[in-house]
Amino acid sequence: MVRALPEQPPGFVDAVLAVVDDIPPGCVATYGDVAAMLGSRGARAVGQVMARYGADVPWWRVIRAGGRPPAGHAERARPHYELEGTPLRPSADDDGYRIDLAAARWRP
DNA sequence: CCCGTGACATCTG
DNA sequence: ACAGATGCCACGG
Repeated sequence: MVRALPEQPPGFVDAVLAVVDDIPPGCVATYGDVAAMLGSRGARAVGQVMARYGADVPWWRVIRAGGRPPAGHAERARPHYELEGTPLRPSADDDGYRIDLAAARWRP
């Protein structure tokens, strides 16, 4: 399909929320990856959207580079990964665990 | 229109 | 491997 022109230029916020909502269970994507899907490199901008509007989307499926969970939310995201069967890996970090990006990274 | 902010990424020493 | 510094992007005031 040719969507040469978006019917309605969606705000960056809506675009990010749409991508995150598209991530299937058991998979994850990094902030940089999400930004890249939108054609931008604003990984921080994605984090801003998540912090403000990520309450209604599977925010735990969006992680940082290196397979680390969102800063300050590792404890909250952990049960979600175990529930969805996301491949985790032990870590000596304060988070206590790390996500196996090689196996869980979402590939469209 | 300019500045500060933020659930980041990447490079260098 | 670790810590610090710099770059990037979008949004609100």
